[in-house]
Amino acid sequence: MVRLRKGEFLYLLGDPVTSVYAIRVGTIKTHVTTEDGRTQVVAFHFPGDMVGLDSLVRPHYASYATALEDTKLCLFTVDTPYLAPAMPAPLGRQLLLALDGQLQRARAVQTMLALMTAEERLVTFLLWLADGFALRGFSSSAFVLRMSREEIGSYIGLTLETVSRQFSRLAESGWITVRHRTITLVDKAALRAIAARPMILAHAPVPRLPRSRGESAQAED
Amino acid sequence: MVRLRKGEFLYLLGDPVTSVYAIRVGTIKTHVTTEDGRTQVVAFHFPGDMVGLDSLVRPHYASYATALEDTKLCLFTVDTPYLAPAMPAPLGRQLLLALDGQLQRARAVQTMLALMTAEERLVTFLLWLADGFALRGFSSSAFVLRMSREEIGSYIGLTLETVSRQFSRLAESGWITVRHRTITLVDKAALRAIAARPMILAHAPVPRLPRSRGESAQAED
DNA sequence: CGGGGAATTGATTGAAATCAAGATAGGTGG
DNA sequence: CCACCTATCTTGATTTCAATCAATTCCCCG
Repeated sequence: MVRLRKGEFLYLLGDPVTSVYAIRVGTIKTHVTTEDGRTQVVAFHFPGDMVGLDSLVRPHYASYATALEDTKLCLFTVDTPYLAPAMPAPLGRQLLLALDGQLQRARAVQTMLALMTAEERLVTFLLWLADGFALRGFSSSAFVLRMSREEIGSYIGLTLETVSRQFSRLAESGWITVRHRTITLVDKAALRAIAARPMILAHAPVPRLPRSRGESAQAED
Repeated sequence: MVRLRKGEFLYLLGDPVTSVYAIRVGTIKTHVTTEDGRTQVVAFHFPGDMVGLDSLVRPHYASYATALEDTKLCLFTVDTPYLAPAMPAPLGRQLLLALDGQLQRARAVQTMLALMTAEERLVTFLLWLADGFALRGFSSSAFVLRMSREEIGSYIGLTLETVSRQFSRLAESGWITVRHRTITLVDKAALRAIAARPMILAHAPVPRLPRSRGESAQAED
């Protein structure tokens, strides 16, 4: 069991990987830093999430992990130095699933950053949070942000001022209410409409495109 | 063995996952489409790369895969419907490694999109390509792009016009030469300086930050 | 209750998107 | 084999969205 206070590091980039963690209570951000001192939040992790998985197959952590609030974690020691030859199959499967989940999320962020406006990004972020809270049995329409405007901005590729402005505009439009870090999603339907860009996560409705199919080429010539 | 001609699909988003592929010759892009018709290139895949891995633990493909040129692939049929209970351990480890590689790359793209200017993004992209060619034993300083300006732009979050302009500016500066899709990296040192933002990939030099460490908090209170 | 980091809001700048022509090349059919 | 034709790419003019610079204001914490 590991306890961290707000602002403390769970691990540093470059540290030898000794364990993975599961969050019991609290919130963790994983982040990297550029030479010129700017920070990029790579992911936020909430209770139930695993932290450090993305570094499990490598000798050194690929990011920093910092507590956004007082946090308790379960520690899983990795005895086999960075996941040596064998591994129990069921565990392997769980690992695979978790890793896949992180990949899908990273790709969703990738599309968000490449295609969306500031407003769409913030709305998407809020809906992701809401979905996460819903999964954990909390209210998905009223919650308290554990991260600062700056950290949100870092995650979704905006400055803190732009994040703040977008919050204000969404509130003016009546879609949400904002009081500091306390957020209420008033009209989730409207929000979903704003962010209506199919995320790759979806088991999507297979929009068939005009071009020819690969499957048909499978037969040898 | 699967053969695809330029523009043909290997699989579509939403298709049931039946196999994964290894590229023998050619290039594949995986991509998603937004409701308003815009396309986002998620990844480029070159000879030796696996395609479809990111969908292996799910029942349906999470993206489209399209050949950028005539392409041959080895097919690995997934008999166990989407990776059921068990799996030979060594294979599992390979899978884990490959998946981890994709995650690291996705995160690198994520930071690129969030923090970099147009010029830095294009240079970073070119250096990634160069590194990839070097790994495969090809020239890392002169190569032919298999993808259009539009596809590059989609991948790195820019319009095709901006990509074109940045190519021109880099050429004017003398760092590269451009003739259509034939690119020469003239001054790789200068290019690396431009793109000098530590990617999370690196086994980085562990810059210790001021705050307290988590490790010390590991002891129970 | 006071101090200080966090957030809001405003004014201005700037980088990339968008709109709009042309130029180049590669593929195709005569 | 050549010439057209259409994709792709380049370049230019203008607009726009978000970044930057700059004060206040608001709470949260001590």
